[in-house]
Amino acid sequence: MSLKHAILVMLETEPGSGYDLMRHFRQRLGYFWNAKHQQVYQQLKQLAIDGYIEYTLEAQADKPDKKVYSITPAGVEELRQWIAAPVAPNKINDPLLVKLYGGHLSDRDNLLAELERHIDTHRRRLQELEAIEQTLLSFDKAEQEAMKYPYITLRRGILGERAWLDWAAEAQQIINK
Amino acid sequence: MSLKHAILVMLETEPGSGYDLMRHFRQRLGYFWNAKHQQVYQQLKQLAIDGYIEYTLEAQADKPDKKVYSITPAGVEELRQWIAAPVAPNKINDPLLVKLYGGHLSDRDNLLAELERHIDTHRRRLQELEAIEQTLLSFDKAEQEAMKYPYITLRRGILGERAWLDWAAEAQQIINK
DNA sequence: TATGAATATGCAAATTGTTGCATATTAAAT
DNA sequence: ATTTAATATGCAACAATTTGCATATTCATA
Repeated sequence: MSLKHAILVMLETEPGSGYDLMRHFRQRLGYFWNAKHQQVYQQLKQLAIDGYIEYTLEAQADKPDKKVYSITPAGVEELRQWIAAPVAPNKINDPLLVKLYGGHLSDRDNLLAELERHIDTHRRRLQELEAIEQTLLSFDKAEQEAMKYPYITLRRGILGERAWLDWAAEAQQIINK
Repeated sequence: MSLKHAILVMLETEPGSGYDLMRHFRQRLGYFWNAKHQQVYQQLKQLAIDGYIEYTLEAQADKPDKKVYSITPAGVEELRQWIAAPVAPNKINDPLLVKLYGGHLSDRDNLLAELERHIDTHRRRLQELEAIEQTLLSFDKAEQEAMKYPYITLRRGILGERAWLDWAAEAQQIINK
């Protein structure tokens, strides 16, 4: 289970609320981590019980109150150890490919429409990631050095999305052929 | 839940046992579907109860007996409907990227060693997929046409692995820099 | 002035997936 | 002769994830 560590690694960068973390997952880290808000709030609760994080309540003038979590030294140590240990390669379960594998049971137009919907999503995603990259590249040397590791993961997102789109174009051609 | 449909789509191509399906997942479809044997056997049981598949017991001279499952008309219909309905884009949770995101908490050698391990896995995977592709390309026109949709998913595997390796090479450079 | 979107958090139930344990046969290797 | 690998299936407990429900505020829009 690494939702726990995904949360810790984000809080290690910067304290934040469950809602902040969710925004991060949705808007920035979606290409490598996804979770529902219920799961995030549950984990935050548990991580606080385990002493890996702690929180302060913050009243806000214009918005509902929020719990701002930050990582504890015990949390940093836990994270450090997890990062040092080997991890199994990422498990992939992709329903779209299951569908395409059985494409002969559907009709061409349906498959192409479905593919088109997915292409839209991935195109938007790629644009977002490239925009983030442009921002990072506008930073000065010191800031870029500080963002080195997140940048590596961002590149994975970008190369991954481009490869996905290249494949989708191939897939369209084969289906139409 | 699409493990159910991943199993149905395989049985629609060809009847097989739980063990056969597992071999498929491990050796051929690992780039788009993964499952443990316990889960596969459970699902097979449930799918049989639901009437989507049925089985015959086959005694084998040299090996333990096996249950050979095949899809029923109800199963094909269920699969057809599932394929026709839109599906949400694939959810990605990649622990390796979580690790790299927090790379500043580890040391360079550890990160590079970890990356090397993953590169080995992906390289092997790519070679296997390219070998399968060569086999498919040696088939005659009619057979290739019949394998059109599985071939599209195979291409996803190949392009995906190549992109992964390209990224890994970039990552090594950035870490070493 | 209602309606929806964004912010903010959470419980409970159900489903899905993993881990640990268990068994039995045959072929090949040591 | 014994061990290991491959074949073949399964239960039970536990962990992780999803779905459904629930609440409350503020801002912008219709």
